[in-house]
Amino acid sequence: MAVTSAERVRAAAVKLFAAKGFHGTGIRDLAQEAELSSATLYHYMGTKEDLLVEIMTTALRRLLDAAGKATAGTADPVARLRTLVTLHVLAHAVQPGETRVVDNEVDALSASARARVVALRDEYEGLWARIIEDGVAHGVFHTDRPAVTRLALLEMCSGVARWYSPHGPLRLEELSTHYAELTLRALGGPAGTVRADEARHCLEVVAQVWDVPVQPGN
Amino acid sequence: MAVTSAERVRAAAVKLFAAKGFHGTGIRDLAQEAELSSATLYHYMGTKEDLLVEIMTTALRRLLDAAGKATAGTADPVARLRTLVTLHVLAHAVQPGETRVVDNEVDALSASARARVVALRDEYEGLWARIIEDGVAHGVFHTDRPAVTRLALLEMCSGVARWYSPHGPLRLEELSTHYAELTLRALGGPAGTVRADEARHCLEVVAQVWDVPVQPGN
Amino acid sequence: MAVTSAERVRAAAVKLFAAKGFHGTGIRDLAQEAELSSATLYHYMGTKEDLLVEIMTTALRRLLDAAGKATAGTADPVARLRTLVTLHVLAHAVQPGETRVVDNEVDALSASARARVVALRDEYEGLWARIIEDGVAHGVFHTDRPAVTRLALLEMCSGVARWYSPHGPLRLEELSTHYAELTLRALGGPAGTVRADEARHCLEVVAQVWDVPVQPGN
Amino acid sequence: MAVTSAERVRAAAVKLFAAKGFHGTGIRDLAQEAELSSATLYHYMGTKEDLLVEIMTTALRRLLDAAGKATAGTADPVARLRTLVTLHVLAHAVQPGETRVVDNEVDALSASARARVVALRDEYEGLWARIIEDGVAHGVFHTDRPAVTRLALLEMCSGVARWYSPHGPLRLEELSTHYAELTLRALGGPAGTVRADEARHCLEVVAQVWDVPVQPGN
DNA sequence: GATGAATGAGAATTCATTCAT
DNA sequence: CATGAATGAATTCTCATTCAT
Repeated sequence: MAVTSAERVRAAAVKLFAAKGFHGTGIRDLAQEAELSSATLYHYMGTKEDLLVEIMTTALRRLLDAAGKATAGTADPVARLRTLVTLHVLAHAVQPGETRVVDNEVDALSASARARVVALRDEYEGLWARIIEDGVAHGVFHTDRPAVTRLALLEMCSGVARWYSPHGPLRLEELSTHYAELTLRALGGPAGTVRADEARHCLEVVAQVWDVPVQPGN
Repeated sequence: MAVTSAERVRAAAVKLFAAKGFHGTGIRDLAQEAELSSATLYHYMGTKEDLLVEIMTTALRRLLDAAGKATAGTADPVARLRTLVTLHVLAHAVQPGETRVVDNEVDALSASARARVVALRDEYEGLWARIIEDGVAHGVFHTDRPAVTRLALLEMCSGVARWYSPHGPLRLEELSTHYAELTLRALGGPAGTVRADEARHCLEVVAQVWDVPVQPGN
Repeated sequence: MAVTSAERVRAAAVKLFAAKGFHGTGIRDLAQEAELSSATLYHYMGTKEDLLVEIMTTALRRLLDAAGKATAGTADPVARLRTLVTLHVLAHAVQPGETRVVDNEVDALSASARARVVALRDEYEGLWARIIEDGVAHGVFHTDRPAVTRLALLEMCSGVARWYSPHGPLRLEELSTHYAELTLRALGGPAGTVRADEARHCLEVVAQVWDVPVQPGN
Repeated sequence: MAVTSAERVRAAAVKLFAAKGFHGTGIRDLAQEAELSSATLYHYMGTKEDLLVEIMTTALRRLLDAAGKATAGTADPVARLRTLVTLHVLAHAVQPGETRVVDNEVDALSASARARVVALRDEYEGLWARIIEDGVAHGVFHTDRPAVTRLALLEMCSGVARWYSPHGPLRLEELSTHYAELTLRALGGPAGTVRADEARHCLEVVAQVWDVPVQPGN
């Protein structure tokens, strides 16, 4: 139950890298946030960049893992996309720190680390690409530029991490439902088919993969 | 016609702030990129932050200016939104440096500068808000969360600056047309109404406001 | 018979101080070399400097001890010098670590420790001085600057620790015999008188004082 | 005539690296010795290691240069060796800082820098090797281990930098003459042939190559 | 006897910025 | 207009050492 120092270091890094950027965050800032001396920090991390890499790869692996779990057993492209969007939005809403770091700090990585991170990101985006192409092939999505559409929708959904607050009036289920609806419309898919239980299912997956309690009412 | 040193400094800052972030860019990087000594830089700028503020406010003022010029004389909410999206996408495609800096470096600003920049950004987003609400009021757009939808669409359209390349196969008109279509669909508006001449008109406005030559074929 | 942790610490220090210098060797390097945690090191040593002082004083005491043992019972200055050189060269060849530390790291000592170490070194060099002066007085050595000659010969003989390898083609007896011959020549002494049994005798002394097995064939 | 900051940095480094070793000398020590701030130091150097490399390579190039100049025009192996020893000893006596750094800090270099420095050192030692072998071939030197003898003599002569002081009673010419005599004796060469004008000639070469005034009486 | 955790001090190096020339 | 020289403050990271367990 106790929060270990290692966890505090990681949490501090996620928070500050998300808020001020990798280069905008100093070792002293991390130490202060983690309530450790800056020398002690180095018991729990390699370099500052190692910490960034760990955060990014973990976040992307979780996203991949969660996406796999959430869509498992669903074949219908429409349902699969709804699930993917829902999961993506919920992950970004519940874990805005991690996801913002992934989305914004790729440029801060050294070449070799960037290659590894980008490979993971490409793998994740591949899930989107396949489902969209599937839907187009099945005639349920309509877009003459699937790749452009995919990028547009991904940016749209990731943006949630920049503004959503659990303390605002919008509940997580409403949020994710809304984005699923927007996405289906943009793809010319069957709108109005979004179902609340999909949000709940994805929320459970998020809670499990990120090991975070998710309040039922939220 | 010759490029002045002051312009070189600004161009260097836009390029590097966009590529590596404000905190990731050093004065010496700027000097090297501008082909000046770091001391000479200070003939053409105040502090590093002043340079950032100038870039951001200029970019936002241009966006506001261009949006005003492009939508002038149009009353129909659907046409106005199409124009706004088209302009936004074209600006982000043609000036990805400026726009990425605006979108990503707000956190690097000091409190007072941030307030000024955010005010400008809010003013710009207000244009979107008003048009969307207008369209909803007129029954041409359908969304039960106009504010959320606005944020989603803005993120989607701004994302263009992260990936679009004029050297790729996608021409600027196709790009902006595609995004206009996506936006109208997402809003439940009358899809299929996007017209090519709107793209051309917005492109002219962009060329004029940013004082940039835009190749007709692109 | 098992190697104790204390011995491993000392051996690690000798090896690393010799190879990388006192200031170039970190506590963590020592710990790794000794296969102990850095905290555990401190069960077997005082400060890092204490360790250095211990190594240096032990090495010098052994050299003094060995020199005394090897020359005991010999009165002839020529034979005494041959023995001293032989012993010195063998000690530096067999224990290059210790001797390099003594020769190179005096500057790393604090003032008080340096005084103690230098006193021991002076005592040892006094042995050389007395024998050389003795030989000059007896008319068997010829040099008009005995002190300079002594320094020159000491440096020459100590240099062995910098390059001799037991894995090379040169056997210990050949090595020490060669240096004894060089020394006698430089002193204008009776060359060609070096005898192999002196080398064997000194080798036994070295083996005993340093408690090291010395392969007979080497 | 004025001493530039760059020269002060170099002189400080030579002095402190020689006195306390590379790892024992901090950037702050250098700054204090050079009477500059530690940040200003970096106007005149790359890294601390770059400074070390520059000192070592310059010193070795000068030694090579001086050896070439001093022995030019002399064919007799005995005279050539006398000259080489004289030059070596004088260089070590007049420039003890540089030469001690070269002799003691090779281990502080990174692998690639070490390779370059060692190559220069090997080139210089090659001069000694060739002359000794020459003399042996001509029957004027007698040693059955020329390589070992060369190492022994080099160490002997380099040792001068560790103890010689121009403020002591020993004049430079006496010093170098003495070492030349020792060397010839050790090699079984024609002793008693050392001439004072060789010392003066070498002193001039040293004064020229190192651009240092050498007091005639010293 | 052994060690993970912890740290204040210090390491080398870079920072944005100023100023005399 | 331009810049080499200069620097105090800050950077990331390592140091030798201690101590509770």
